Amino acid sequence: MTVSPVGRRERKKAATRQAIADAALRLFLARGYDQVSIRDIADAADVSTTTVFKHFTGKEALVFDEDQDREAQLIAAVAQRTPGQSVLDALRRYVLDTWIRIETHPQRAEFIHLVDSTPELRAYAERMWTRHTDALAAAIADVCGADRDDPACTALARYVLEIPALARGRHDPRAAIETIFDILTRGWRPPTTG
Amino acid sequence: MTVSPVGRRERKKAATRQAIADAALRLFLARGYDQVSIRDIADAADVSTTTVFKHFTGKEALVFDEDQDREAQLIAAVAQRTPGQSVLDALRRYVLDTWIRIETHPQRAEFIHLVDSTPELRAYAERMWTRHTDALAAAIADVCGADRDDPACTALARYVLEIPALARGRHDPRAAIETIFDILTRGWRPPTTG
DNA sequence: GCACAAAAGTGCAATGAGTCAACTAAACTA
DNA sequence: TAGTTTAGTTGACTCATTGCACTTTTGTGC
Repeated sequence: MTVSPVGRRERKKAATRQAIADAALRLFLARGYDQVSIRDIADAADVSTTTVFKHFTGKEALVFDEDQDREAQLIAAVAQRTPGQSVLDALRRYVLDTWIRIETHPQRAEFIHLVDSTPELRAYAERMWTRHTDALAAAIADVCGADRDDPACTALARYVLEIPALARGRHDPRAAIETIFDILTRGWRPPTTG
Repeated sequence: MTVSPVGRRERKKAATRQAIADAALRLFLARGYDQVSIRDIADAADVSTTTVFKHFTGKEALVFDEDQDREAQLIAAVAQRTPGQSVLDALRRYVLDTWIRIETHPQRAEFIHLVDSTPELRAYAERMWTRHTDALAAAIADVCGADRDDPACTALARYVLEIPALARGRHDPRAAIETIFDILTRGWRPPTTG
């Protein structure tokens, strides 16, 4: 007989996880990623170091706690696009609407600086995206009736997932994203300098 | 008065480095990357573990010893392309002529298998390429008279450097590369299934 | 309410990568 | 030959990460 939709156990587990993630982010932002050890985080969250690894796969994962189900969203953006809309336009819309909104949120500024200034985290963040290459490629291929490992679909998937890394840190990320989607839509040509 | 173009000291240093790299590759191929410790390699090369780290920045770097001056080659391919040839065609030619030849060399088969079957090494190999994004982007921008951080040039550079990762492990890498360059040249379109 | 299984968390020891500082010895320089 | 680099050594150290045996808490069936 559970008091709430989820049992106390699961709530406590989630609370512990959250406490660890919060402590980690707080310490990372205060001191910098490299100056904080797992031990520090465990102490701050009042758990043992082994508990930290029961909740997170590694040190980098502590930084990217929230980002879940991106893969599902991406695939939905392709599969459930409005009729008549091209795959590329659907992806363009998704990236501009979802992605930009998150990354340019002023409260994220210091978080983004943390990631940008730590090579280890930058690499991890990129892998977080590109890890979904095959899934997104399969979704695109399904929509086109192509093989699930069709090279063109795989390339497009990878190139779209690469966009966050390419737009990061630009003064006008929105314009950069539009430019990149124009390349993917019409091909690359030397930028007009005038 | 040196007996040879370089002094004995430098030759010995190079020999030690080579001995370490050789021992590492031999052990990695024999037992697998994870089953070999730095200690094992140091012992096999008859040096101390600290000496290994004086020559190589980390464990992954032991695998990719040779690959140097790729950056210079890439930039040369763009800057010194035959007159009238577009930047994209020059890159296409370079990728097809140089990379393919290296990557499909039969003697490289077991090496490639080692890299492919070790996530850590796959990630490292990708970063080896994308690390040159800014340099290649600058070269492209120079040729076009654009800003060195022009988004379109940066995107093209990154997308070209991503090609090895996209073509890796395909039955027909050459066709995949052509397909990808077609995307970059003319834009992406749903692959024809017929 | 009680006994028992499952899961959360702890403590501890171990491995393995990578760093650091003080030292030795070979190799260059004058 | 004396003095200076510099490659390499030694050993101790930090830190992430894993495995194992153990305790505590929670959920479950009775």
